Amino acid sequence: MPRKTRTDPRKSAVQQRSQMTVDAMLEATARILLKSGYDNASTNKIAQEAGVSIGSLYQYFPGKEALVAAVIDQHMEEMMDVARVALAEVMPLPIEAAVRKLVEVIVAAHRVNPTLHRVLVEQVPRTGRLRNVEALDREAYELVRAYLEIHRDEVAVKDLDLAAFICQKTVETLAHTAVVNHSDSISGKRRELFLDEVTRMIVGYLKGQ
Amino acid sequence: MPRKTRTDPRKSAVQQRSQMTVDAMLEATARILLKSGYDNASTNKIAQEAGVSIGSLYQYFPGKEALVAAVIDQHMEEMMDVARVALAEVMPLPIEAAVRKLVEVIVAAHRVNPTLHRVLVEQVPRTGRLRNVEALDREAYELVRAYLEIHRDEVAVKDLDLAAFICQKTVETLAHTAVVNHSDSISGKRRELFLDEVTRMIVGYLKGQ
Amino acid sequence: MPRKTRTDPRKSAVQQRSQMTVDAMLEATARILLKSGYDNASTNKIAQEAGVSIGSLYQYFPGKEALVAAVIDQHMEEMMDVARVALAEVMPLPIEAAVRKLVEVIVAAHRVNPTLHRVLVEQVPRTGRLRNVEALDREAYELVRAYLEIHRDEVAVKDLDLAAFICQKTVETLAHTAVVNHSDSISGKRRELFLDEVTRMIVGYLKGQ
Amino acid sequence: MPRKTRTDPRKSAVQQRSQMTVDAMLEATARILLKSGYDNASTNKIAQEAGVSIGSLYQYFPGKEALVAAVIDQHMEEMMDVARVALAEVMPLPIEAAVRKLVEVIVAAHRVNPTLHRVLVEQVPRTGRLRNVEALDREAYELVRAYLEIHRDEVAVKDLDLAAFICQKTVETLAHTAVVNHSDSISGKRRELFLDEVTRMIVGYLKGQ
DNA sequence: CATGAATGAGTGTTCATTCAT
DNA sequence: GATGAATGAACACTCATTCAT
Repeated sequence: MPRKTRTDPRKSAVQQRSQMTVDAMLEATARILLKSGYDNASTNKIAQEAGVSIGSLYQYFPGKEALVAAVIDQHMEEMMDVARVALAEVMPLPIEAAVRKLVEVIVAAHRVNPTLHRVLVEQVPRTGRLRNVEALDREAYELVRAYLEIHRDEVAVKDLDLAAFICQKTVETLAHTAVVNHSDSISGKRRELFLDEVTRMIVGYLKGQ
Repeated sequence: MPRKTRTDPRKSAVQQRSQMTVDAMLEATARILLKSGYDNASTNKIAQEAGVSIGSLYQYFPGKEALVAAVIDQHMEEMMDVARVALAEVMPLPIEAAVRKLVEVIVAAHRVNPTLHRVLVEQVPRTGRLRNVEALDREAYELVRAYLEIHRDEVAVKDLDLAAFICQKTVETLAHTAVVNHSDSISGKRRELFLDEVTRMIVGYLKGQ
Repeated sequence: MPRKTRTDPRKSAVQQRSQMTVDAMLEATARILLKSGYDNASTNKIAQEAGVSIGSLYQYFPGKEALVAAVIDQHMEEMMDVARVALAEVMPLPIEAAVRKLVEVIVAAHRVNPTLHRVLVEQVPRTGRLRNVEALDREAYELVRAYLEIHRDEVAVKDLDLAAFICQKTVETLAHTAVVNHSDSISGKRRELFLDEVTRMIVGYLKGQ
Repeated sequence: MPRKTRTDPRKSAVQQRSQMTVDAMLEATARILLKSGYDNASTNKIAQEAGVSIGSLYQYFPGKEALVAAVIDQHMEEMMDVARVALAEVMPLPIEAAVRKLVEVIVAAHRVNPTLHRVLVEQVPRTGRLRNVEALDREAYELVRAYLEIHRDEVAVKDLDLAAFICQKTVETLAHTAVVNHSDSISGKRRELFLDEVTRMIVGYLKGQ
C-alpha cells in the first residue's frame, strides 16, 4: 500500500513575490512532467527548472505529489473554464442539439493543453490526492445524469444511471483519445465528421433508433 | 573423455527450474505491483517476495522495467487467450450478433484479473517498453477494421478508420471502467442490461439508425 | 538643526521594547527546549514560538547556541539567586549546621525549574559556550573549598582539594538526581529523611567518625 | 516531542565479511563521536570514516541513533565485563571490604574507555533507546540494594532504598568525574587516597559513625 | 548458476542564515 | 529596526545494480 504523503500546499502565497515563485514552480513542474515524465521528475529538477532554490520549493509544497496535485487542479480548472458556460446553456436544449454541443465542448476542453493532459492521465499514479484527475469525470457524470433526468420523456433508455455512465465515459474517452493521440485526424473537415459521428452515436443510443 | 550420454533430460531439468524461477519472479512482481504500486515496487522487494536472491533476478531480467514489461505481456496474453477464439468466430457473423459477441468477449477478457489490469493501466507509466499496455488496443482496432471491411455493405458509415476507432475505443473503455471501477453494478441481471445497451449503441451507430 | 530635547525616555522605551523581545525569545527557547529537546529545537521554531520574525531573532542572537547559552546563564542565575544569601550565611557556621544548610539550599536551587534543568543537563552538548552548565559546579566547589579552609581545624580530612571535590560533587549529584528523577520520593516526610541522610554522610566524612 | 526512530540493527551479521563491516562501522561511530560530538556526527561521516559506503551502513543500521545505541551497548558490556566477577565476590564480604572492593571496581570500569564514556554520558541525548546509558546505574542500584538486604544487621540505615540510591549514585558520580575530568589527580598515590576517602565516607554513612 | 554484501548516484528534506523590501 | 522570502549546504535514506565468493 502506498504511504500517505502530505499534498496540501504549506502556505498560501499572498505576497507578490511569493505568488511569482509559486507560479514559476508550477510551470516548471508541468514542463518537467512533459519532458521527463512523472517518475523521473524530482523536486530538485523542478526547483532548478523554476530557477528557484530547493529550500523555497519546500516552503510552499511538501513534496512532488503536492506540486503535481496543484498542477492537476490548475489544469482541471482551466478545462472547466472552457466548458462551464456551455454546460449551463445545454440543459434546456433538445437531445440532438445538447449532445452536439456537449461533444464539441468536451473536445474543446481537451484542446486546452493536450500534452499536459496526456501526461497527467497516463503517467500520474491515481493515488491519494492525485485521484483528482478523475474529478472531472465525476462532475461530468453528474451533469449528464441531471440532463437526462430533465429530458426523461425524450429518451428511450430506462436506467438513467447506466445511460449517463455510458454517455459520459464514451464521449470523454473519444474526445481524449482523438485529441491526444490522433490530433491530426480530427483537424480540418475530418473534425466535423468526427463530431458528427460521435453525436449521431450518442443521440441514436438515447432515442432508441 | 567422458562418454556421450544423453544429457538433454538434465538440461531440460535445468530449463524447467529456470522457468519456475522466472515464473516465481513474475508472480512476485504482479503481487508487489498490487500491494505497493509501481513506484514503490523495487527489484529487491520483488526478489525477496519471489524467494530469490537479487543476483538471480538480474540474471533473468535487466531491471524493474523488464519485469513489469514481462508481466504486462503475460497479462495481455492471458486476456487474448480468452478472446482469441471468439474473435475468429465473429468475422462472418452479421452486425448484431458480431457486436454482441465482441462486447461480451471484451468484458470477459477484462475479468481475467481486473485488479492487476487496473494497476497496469493506472500506475505504469506508458514509456518505452511499458507502452505495451496499449498493444491490445491496437490489435483490437485492426480486428474491428477488418470486420468492417468485410461487412462494408451492411454498415452505414463511410469512414471505416474512424468507425473502427470509435467502436473499439468505446467498447474497450466501457468494458474496462465497468469491470474495474463498477464491478458491482455489472453483476447479475444488471450485467445483461449493460451488455444490451452497449451493443444497441454500437449497432445503432454502425447501421445508421 | 533640531534642538536638543530629552530623548532618553524614548531611547529607554526602545530599550524596554528590545528587552521584552529578548525575554520573549529566551522564554520561547526554554519552552521549545522542553517540548522538542535540544536537537529538534530550531531557530525558526523558536522565533515563531516567540512571535517574532526570524530576522529579528538574528538581530539579537547569532544563532541557536547563543540562545541556549543565554537560557543557561539565566537559569543558572536564578538558581544562584536562591542559593547566594544562604551561602554567605553558611561560612561562619560549624560543620553540622553548615552542611545541613548547604544541602537544603542546593536541593532548593534545583527545585527552581527542574524540568528545564534536566533538559539543560541531559540534552545540551557540553561544548563551547554550552559548557556553562558546569559553571555552577565550579562556583560551588570554590565555596566549599573556602569553607574547609576556614574550618580546617574542625575537619579530619587532610587533602582539602579532594574533600571539597567529594563533598560538592556528592551533594550536587544527589540533589540533582533526587529532584529531577525522583521528585516523588523526596516529597513530604521522605524529604526530611533524605536531607538528614545526606547531611549525616557528609558530616561523618568530614569529621572522620 | 522527539519523534521515534528505529534503533534496532537491521540484520545480524553472521558472515565473516559482514561482521568486519559492522565492527568497522561501530569503531568509526565511536571515533566520530569523540572527534565531532553527537550532534555533528552524521551517517555519511561515519560511513566514510569506516571506509564503507553509505548504503552498507543502512543495510545494517537504520540510522545514527541505532549506531550510537550499538556503541553504547558495546561499551556498557565492556564495562560490565570488568566489573561482573568482582560484583559476585562482593556479596558475602563485610561492609568495609565490600565497599572498598566496589569503589575500586567501579573506578576500574570507568577506566575502560573514559573519553568514550564521557562523550556518551555528556553528549548523547537520553531519549528512546539512547536511555541505555542509564542501564548501568539501574543494574548497580539493584546490586547495592541486594547487598544491603543481606547485610541488613550490619548497617545503621533504616530505609534501604534510600541508602542504596545514595551509595550507588555517590560512588558512580565520584568515580565518573574523577576518571573523566580529573584523571591526573587520581593517579599514583593520590589514587589510593581517593579510594580511601570515598570508601570511608560510604562505610561511615552505612554504619552510622 | 546462485548468493547477498557492497556500492554510490540520486532523491527527499531540513534548517541556520542572509538580505531585499 | 522588523520582516519573511529565499538560499543552499548538509543530512537522511533508498534502490538499481555489480561482483567477489
